[in-house]
Amino acid sequence: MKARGYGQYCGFARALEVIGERWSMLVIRDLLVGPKRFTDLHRGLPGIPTNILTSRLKELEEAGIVRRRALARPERAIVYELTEYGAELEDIVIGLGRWGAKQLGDPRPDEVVTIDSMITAFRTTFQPNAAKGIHTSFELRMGDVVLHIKVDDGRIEVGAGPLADAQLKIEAGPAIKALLNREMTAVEAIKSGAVGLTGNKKLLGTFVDLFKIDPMPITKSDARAG
Amino acid sequence: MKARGYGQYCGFARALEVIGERWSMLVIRDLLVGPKRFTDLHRGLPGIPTNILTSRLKELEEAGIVRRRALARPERAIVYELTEYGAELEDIVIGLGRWGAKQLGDPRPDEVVTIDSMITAFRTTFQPNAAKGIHTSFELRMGDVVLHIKVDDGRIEVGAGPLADAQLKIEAGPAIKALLNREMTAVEAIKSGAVGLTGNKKLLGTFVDLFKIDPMPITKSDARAG
DNA sequence: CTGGATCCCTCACGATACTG
DNA sequence: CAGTATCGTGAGGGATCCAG
Repeated sequence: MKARGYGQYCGFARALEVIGERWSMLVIRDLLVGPKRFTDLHRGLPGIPTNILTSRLKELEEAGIVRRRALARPERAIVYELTEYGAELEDIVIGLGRWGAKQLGDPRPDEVVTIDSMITAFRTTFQPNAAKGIHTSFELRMGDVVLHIKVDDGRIEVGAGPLADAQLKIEAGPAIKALLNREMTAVEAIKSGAVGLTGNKKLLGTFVDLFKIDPMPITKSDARAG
Repeated sequence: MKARGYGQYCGFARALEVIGERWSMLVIRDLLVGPKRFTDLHRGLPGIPTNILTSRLKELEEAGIVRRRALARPERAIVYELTEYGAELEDIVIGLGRWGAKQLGDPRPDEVVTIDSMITAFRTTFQPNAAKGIHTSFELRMGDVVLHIKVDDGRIEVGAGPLADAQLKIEAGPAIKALLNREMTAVEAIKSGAVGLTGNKKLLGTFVDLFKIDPMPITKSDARAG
């Protein structure tokens, strides 16, 4: 259970020793959405072996990042949740997600979309400035992943599951990414049928304004010093 | 050279696939300080095998994070530097370093201090608000690591090497951490001889104000719901 | 059914030596 | 200086099994 160290007395290196192991930060990403049981985590992390998940949870617990809590009687179960210290990683996860989204191409054949990754994605790409004075709500469906978004004057709440009285319900596939990174406009998406809408269709423009994936910066060509 | 994936179509997962491998983020940390040659990187990453460093650099280059550049003639050599996209990780590295520093205990027996990790550490712990209107400069020596800091009204520049006309020169061991996390006051440090000073000794108080490691948050005891 | 523990196999990593 | 080559080890992957 010994975390391999980097041999450096350095806060950054220490951080990597604790959360830099494979899968660790994905566990944290999912726990940032909310407390979860072992099985929920296992479902949300496609391909992680149970022994690895056990190891990671134990390491994170020993490092004071995750707390293991036994639920009360009706449904006696064990949930894992972030400690205060673990929850401080939220900005890091958001920032890394925003950075990584810029290089998102098309989904690879074997890649899936999980509910927690989508919730994180919308928190990540949210543009608070564009939400000033906006009060509305959305429901999104991508395959069998369903989530809802409530916008409340510069703040949002993103959660799992449907929202019956959402002002606009959006059903989309990969087109959702094309909207967020401005490869496709709201009008084009509607005309092409890439997204299906129910409710106040004009709100799709608002939706697009609220979430954005920034473009990859231009890598200046090599300064081939002669 | 295939990076193992996580099987999720998610910006955050994609980020981890590219920079989540062992050693990758430490390479980035050192390159954030400035372009470096292979040998410099190797020296700054104690224990990394050369083939692993080669692999990491190649992966980072293919991902558009690092650029390999051949220097001009006088000293024909190859340097590695961050692309614009790679440099965008600065805030992430700073944030993770700040987070990890909170759990820094005493140095382990085999841990070393490198120049780039120290430069990053001071950038990480810098408190811009405390530097308003301050104009001064420091030189720090910890063992054979020497760096300098110039403070210029809310901004700093941290660099490697000595600074002849620094207003205060500080020589210290692990006491430097005790100062940053407020385990020790400037007065105590001077009286106990934990730090050696040359120059305007009163500036040690200013120095302590400028850099800070925040405390670990209190983990609230289990809410043992009955 | 949840919440893991145990097994085996593979490949990435680590140490060392060597080359253009 | 800037890497390649070789080889051993141990963490990760995958399946199965077990206790409450």
